[in-house]
Parts: sequence; C-alpha cells; structure tokens
Amino acid sequence: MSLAGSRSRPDGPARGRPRSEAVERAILEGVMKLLEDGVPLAELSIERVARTAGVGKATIYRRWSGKEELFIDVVRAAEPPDPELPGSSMRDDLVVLLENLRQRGLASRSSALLHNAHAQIKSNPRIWAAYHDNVIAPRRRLVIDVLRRGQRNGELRPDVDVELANDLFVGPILVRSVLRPGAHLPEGLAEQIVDTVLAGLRPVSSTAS
Amino acid sequence: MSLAGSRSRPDGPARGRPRSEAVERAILEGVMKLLEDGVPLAELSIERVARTAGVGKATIYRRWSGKEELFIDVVRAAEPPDPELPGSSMRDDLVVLLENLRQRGLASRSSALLHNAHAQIKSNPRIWAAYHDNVIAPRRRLVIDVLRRGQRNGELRPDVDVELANDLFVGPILVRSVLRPGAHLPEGLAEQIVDTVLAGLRPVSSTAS
Amino acid sequence: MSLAGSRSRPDGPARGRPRSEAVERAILEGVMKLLEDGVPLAELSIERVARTAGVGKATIYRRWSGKEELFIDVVRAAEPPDPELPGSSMRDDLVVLLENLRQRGLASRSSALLHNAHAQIKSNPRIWAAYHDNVIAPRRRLVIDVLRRGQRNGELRPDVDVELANDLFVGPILVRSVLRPGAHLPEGLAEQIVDTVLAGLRPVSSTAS
Amino acid sequence: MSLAGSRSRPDGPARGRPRSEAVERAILEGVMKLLEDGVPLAELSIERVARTAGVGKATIYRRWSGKEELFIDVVRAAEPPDPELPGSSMRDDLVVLLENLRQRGLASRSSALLHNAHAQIKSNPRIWAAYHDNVIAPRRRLVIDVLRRGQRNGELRPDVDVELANDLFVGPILVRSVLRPGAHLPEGLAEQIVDTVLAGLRPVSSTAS
DNA sequence: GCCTAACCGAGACGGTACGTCACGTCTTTTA
DNA sequence: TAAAAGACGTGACGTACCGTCTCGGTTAGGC
Repeated sequence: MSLAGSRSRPDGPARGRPRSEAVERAILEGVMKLLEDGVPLAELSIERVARTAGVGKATIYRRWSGKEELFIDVVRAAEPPDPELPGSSMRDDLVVLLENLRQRGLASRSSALLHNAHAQIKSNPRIWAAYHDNVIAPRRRLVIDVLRRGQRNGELRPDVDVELANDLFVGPILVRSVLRPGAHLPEGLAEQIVDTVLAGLRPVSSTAS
Repeated sequence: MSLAGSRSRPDGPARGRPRSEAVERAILEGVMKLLEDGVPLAELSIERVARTAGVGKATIYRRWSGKEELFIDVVRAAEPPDPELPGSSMRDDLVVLLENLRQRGLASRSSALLHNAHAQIKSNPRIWAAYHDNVIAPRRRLVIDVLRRGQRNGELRPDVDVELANDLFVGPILVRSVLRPGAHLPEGLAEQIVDTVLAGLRPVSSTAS
Repeated sequence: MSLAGSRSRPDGPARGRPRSEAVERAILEGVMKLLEDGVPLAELSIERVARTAGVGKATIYRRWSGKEELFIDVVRAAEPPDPELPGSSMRDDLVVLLENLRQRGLASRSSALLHNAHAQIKSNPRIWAAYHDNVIAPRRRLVIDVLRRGQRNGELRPDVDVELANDLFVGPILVRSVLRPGAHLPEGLAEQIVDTVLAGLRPVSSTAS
Repeated sequence: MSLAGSRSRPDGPARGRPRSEAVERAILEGVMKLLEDGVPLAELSIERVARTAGVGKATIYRRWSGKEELFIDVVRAAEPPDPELPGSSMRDDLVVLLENLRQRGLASRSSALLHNAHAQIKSNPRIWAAYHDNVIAPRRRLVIDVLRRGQRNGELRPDVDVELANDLFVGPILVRSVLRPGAHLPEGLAEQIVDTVLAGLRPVSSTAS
C-alpha cells in the first residue's frame, strides 16, 4: 500500500487554481504545533487543526481523507532522514543505524509528537499498514541488508537468522524509545547493544581465525 | 498511582441497593465481545457499549470515570496470570518468562484485543501511568529480580547493567508481538533469544584481555 | 396530512427522562424573537436558533425533522384563535370573519413574522400541504359553512357558487395582507367588502321579498 | 429601484472579449430546466446551475450579484407580455385583464416555476421591492387606469375607491392562482368576477335610499 | 413489613466534532 | 479580457457521542 496518493489531486492536466503549498505547510505545522504544545491526541480534532492553521475544514479534507491520513504525513515530515552508512564494517554500520534509532527517541519533535501519533496510527490497522510499509519496513530492510552483507564478508555466521538478529539489535532500543517513552537512552547505548549481541551471535571458537 | 479506585463506591457503610455484579460482568464482556468482533477501537463508544450490554450509560459512569478507565479493567481481566518460575537456574527462569511473553502475543484475546487497547491506553498519559504501574512494571520487576538472583549465583557477571540486560531479553520479543503484530513467533524463540543474549553477556574468557 | 406528529415521541409508555416543556417554549420563542428582530429568513439556521434559545442542536432535531417543520409550529403558535361568530345573520358572521382576517394582517407577530414564514412554507410543497390542511383549510371551511347557512336562511341565492363567493370575500383582504404586506387595511374594510360583494351576489329583483 | 443594473457591465467602452450571449441564455435556460424538473427551490444552488449550464461560477457572478437577482431575471423572462386592451368598455377591458391573470395561473412555466420563485423573491425585501416595482406595480397601474377611465365614462360611480375596487377584482383570482396553486380556474371565471363585483359597485338604485 | 437509599433502564439535555455541501472570492490556464 | 476550472475561508447541514441529569421503577438492608 502506498501513501503517495495522499495529498494528490485525482489526475489529468492541472486545471483550475492549483493547490497552495503554503496552505499545505500551514496545516502540517499546525498539527505539529498543537502536538508539541501538549494537546492530547484525543482532543486533536480536524476542526481544531483548521482553526489553528487558519484554514477551512474542506481544505484539509481536500488533501487528506481523515485524521489518520493527515497524521501519517505529519509523522513522515518529522522523520529524520536515513543515516549514511560508513561501510567500513558491519559492526560500524550497525552502530550508526542503532545510534540513529536512539536519537529519534530523544529528538524533541520525534518524541512527544511521534509517540502520540504512533499510538493513534497503531490503533487503525489500515493506517498502520500504510505506515509500516512506508516508514518501518524500509528501515528494517536497511538493517537486514547490512547483516546480509556481513554474512558475505564473514563478519556474521551464515547460519544466523537475520530476521531474529535484526530484532535482537533493534528490539532493546525500541522497547525503550517506543514502549517506555522517557526511558534512559545513554550515549554509548548503541555500541553496547551491538557489541553484546554480536558477541552472542559470533561464538568464540568460530571466529578464532 | 493505583487503579483500585475504579469500580468502587465512595465509602461509608453499604446503604441502599448494592451494585449488581451481573451488570458489571455484562459490561466487561460486552467490551470484549465488541473488540473481538473487530470493532475498531475508535468506534467503541460508551454509548455503544451500553447498548451492547443492555445497560444504561449512567450505570457505566457509576463504575468507571470514562472510556479509558474501563479499558484498563478490560485489559487486566484479559491478562494471563504471571507464570510460576521453576527456580532451577536463571537461564530456565528467563526462558519461562519470555515464553510467557511470546504466548501473550499469540493468544486470541490478548492479541487483537490487547493490541488495540494498548494503543488507546498509551495515548493517554494518565492512563498509561496507571497501566504501567499495575501491569508493566511488575513484569519488568520479575525479570530484573531473576537477573539479580543470577548475579548472586554467579550465573551473570555482576558488572552487567540489569536494566539493559532486561531490554536485551524482552525487546526482541516485544518488537515482534507489539510493534509488528502478526509477526512470526516460532516455538523455540524464547530459548533462542535467552541463549544468544546470555552468550553475549557472559563471555567466559574471550573479553578477558 | 397531519401535523400532529411534529414534536411527538415515537410512542409507547413514557420511558426515560421526559422532554422539557420549558425547552420547547424557549425554542419557539427564540425563532419568533429572531424573526421579529428582522433576521432574514434565509439567515435563520437551526444552528442560530439553537444558539439563541441556549439549546443544543440535537434538542431541536429531536422534536422537529428540520427547519420547515419547526416553522409550521411557530406559525401555528402565532395564529390567533378562530373568532366567535355572533350568528345573528350571515352578513354579520362574514364581517366578523373578515375583520379577523384583517387584524391578522396588522398584528405585530402575525405580520412580519408570518409573512416571512409563509414565504418559506410555500416554497416547500410538502410543508405547504401540511400547513394548508391544518391552518388554511379550516378557516376556509368556516366561511363556506357560514355561506351555506346563509343559503338555507334565504340570505344568499341558492344557485351561487360558494367556492367562488368565498374567494370574492377573502381575496380582496388577502391580496393586501399577504401579497402586499404593509398595505393599508382601514378599519371599515371588512364591512365595506362584505356589503359590496353581497350587493353583487344578491341582485335587486331576487331579494325584493 | 431598478432592475436594469442586473446583467450589465460596469460601464465604459466595451473592451476585451465581449460577453457571450449564448452563455447568458444557457444560464437562464438552465435555471428554468431545473425548476421545471421539479427541483425544489431550496436545492437550486448557484453551484448546481453552473454545473447544469456547463458554465463557471464566476461567469454567473459576473452577471448577477446572487441567486435572487438571477431569479428575478428568470421570472421576468417567463412573464407573458401585457395584454392588449380592446377599449370598447371598462367591463370588457377588465375581463381581458383578469383573463390574462387567470391564464398566468395555468401556464406551465408560469405556474410551478413562478409560484416557487415568487416565494423566494418575497422572502427578500430588497428583491421583492425590485420585483414589485418592475412587475407587480405596472399591472396594478393598468387595472387602476381602466377603472379611472370608467369613472370618467360614467361606467363606475366616481365615489368608488379605485384601490379597493382593484382588490375586489384581482383578489379572487390571485387567491386561487398564488395562494392556492392548482385550484380550479374555470374558463368563465374572469367574466363572472367582473360582472358580480361590478353589480355590487354600481348599484343602479337599490342603495340609493 | 415497611422505609428509604441506592440501584437500574431509558433517554433528554447542552455541547463538540464529524464529514459534506454551498456560499462568494480568488487564482490559474486556455482561447 | 472572457471563460472554465477549481482552490480558498466560511459557515450551516444533520448525525453521533460526550458526560450529566432526570424520570419511573426495582431491590436490598435497617428499623
């Protein structure tokens, strides 16, 4: 399922007055402002968003089919870009990816805002599926690619289940940042997790080359 | 924060007609029935619960202060009991705890129902705090107690951060059962995780440089 | 078609909290107040009525199915009661009935208010039918009954078309009060019309008894 | 107040592309078509007229300031021309005028269409004034002129109030065609009314007491 | 065996938000 | 410059629930 359809006009050659990008930004910024101001997600009505952004309700409904679709775009707009991988080693790549994950759990916009929005998104299967396909899955793929490359390089035993390995790496971070928001995410956490799990995955004898 | 206040009468000697337990059950069962029938959480109004249970709205508000409090009780009623620990070894205790966690992710009531309710609960800080204190924290405490006992027994190095260790164990399970509902939770998963992480945490001699 | 259905509960024994008569009055008074304040009928939204009467929208919709039904009841509430007929003669009865008609065209509530509401009512066939059956037709019947009695008493030639006679009497008044609101409706108008039309209907020779 | 302003360009020498007369006709025809198709006046939006006529909304607003002004022009376009008076006698002229009135109440376009449009027009004082000045008043003036000529000719007593006489003649017709749309308007009605009322107004000797 | 306080169902109440529609204005492309 | 297309802010539509409040009618003790 694609999210690319959100916010787009039906199709055909652009006729009539084009949609204002300024209005678009105003709406997304309005939602972020409200979330950052601590407005509970349940009180975040389209009506209120429209008032805050100085926009008509219909202008919102013209772009998004409802509260949920709008939130997905807000979340996507707040997502930091994917990190650049150093490529020096599987271990270093994993540290960078996990460090990126750790920082998402700290960032101002990506914490209170995302945490609430995630809860909302998760409560609707259709939206969750869209969010998963567009945000979660690509990141997951990134980790798994790194792991597979490690297997080809001999940095990881080829018989290791990369799906499980992925969860062993990202699980400990996510359990803190998503399920226990506000939990301690100290600076060396990513390295610590990577090294510990790698030690468990790469038994002493097999790596004694 | 305590949840014990839910459902209780103000105080004083019981005067007047006592509250009907049958009505209480009917309400909780009504919510579960609706959730199991696939009603999206957002469409689960008090009004609808009352209709389903054949009960007046005031009868619900007499017991719970709102939708959220009611959901917490529904979730608690659906929670499986804590597992009994064998006590033979830290490793075995951990396997039992994680196995219990894995099965919660599979159980019918505890999957669709709980997953949705969790999302709702998480979106309200006050409710989340109550839920955390009454449901999450005790389980977490259980794991950490087992780890500390292991440290005293010599099964785990005493310098290991038990908080981090907890996340290394439970994170991989939760990331599948909560964040990726419907994910594969194969039978030997608990053992596999425990053994892998323990191998990483308790390096016999490889890190003794 | 009956209007008795407006404002009534479905049926059965009165269960639940009864509808407040005070609220009912507040709504009707609110509409009248707005109309008297010169609010154009087109700007008279249910939303505004609710605000004016200090009432929820649903409370209005619970009693009336829409703007039109509400207006009918407002009009009916503003209608003066049918006049008492002296019965001394057909001519005197007609004068009383026409005088009553003339005064409806002068009364404060029954002028601006009714004139606007009539326009609205007439623009909807369904509502017009209901209004006609419940308000217009009974008054028409009254005049025609008086004319028929006059025919039996010998005050009116038996071959006169009473339908046409009715229009000859009431038409001149209505054309002023309804189609030309604000027109002059001098005091002796009713008598003048009755006597003139009667003179035309009762040719000299036939009444020379 | 003049209606001449409707549909006119501000002023000055015609510059730029001239307005299309075809578009103008398409709009007026579109409104009539909708009204004849039984579309309730309340559902007749500018948006819908534009869709029906295949025209942009702005093109309508360029010509008329709103729904009401547009309707006046539609009504005027549907009005039949004033009748030619024979001039043989006051009585004959009155019969021709009333006959013309009677037929307006029968004509297809002038019945359902006009009846609804009238209701709309009457509900707006400004529009009503314009309609009155341009459509109603001239017809009224026509009747009164005929009556005055009759007084000069000796066909009508000079002390008769011509305003009242006018209402005695046109009231009975209008009460049927406007207030009771669909009422019976038989062929000889105009003559019948004129003769009856004239008999009442010109009592040869019966009232000369 | 009453009395009475609290319960129960039903549903009215003042609100808020929903998602749609039409308003009258505006901005764009095309002719 | 007109014309079509359609975006824009505004605000009413009728519906659904919110949480509170009355109703009539039931249960239980406590006297």
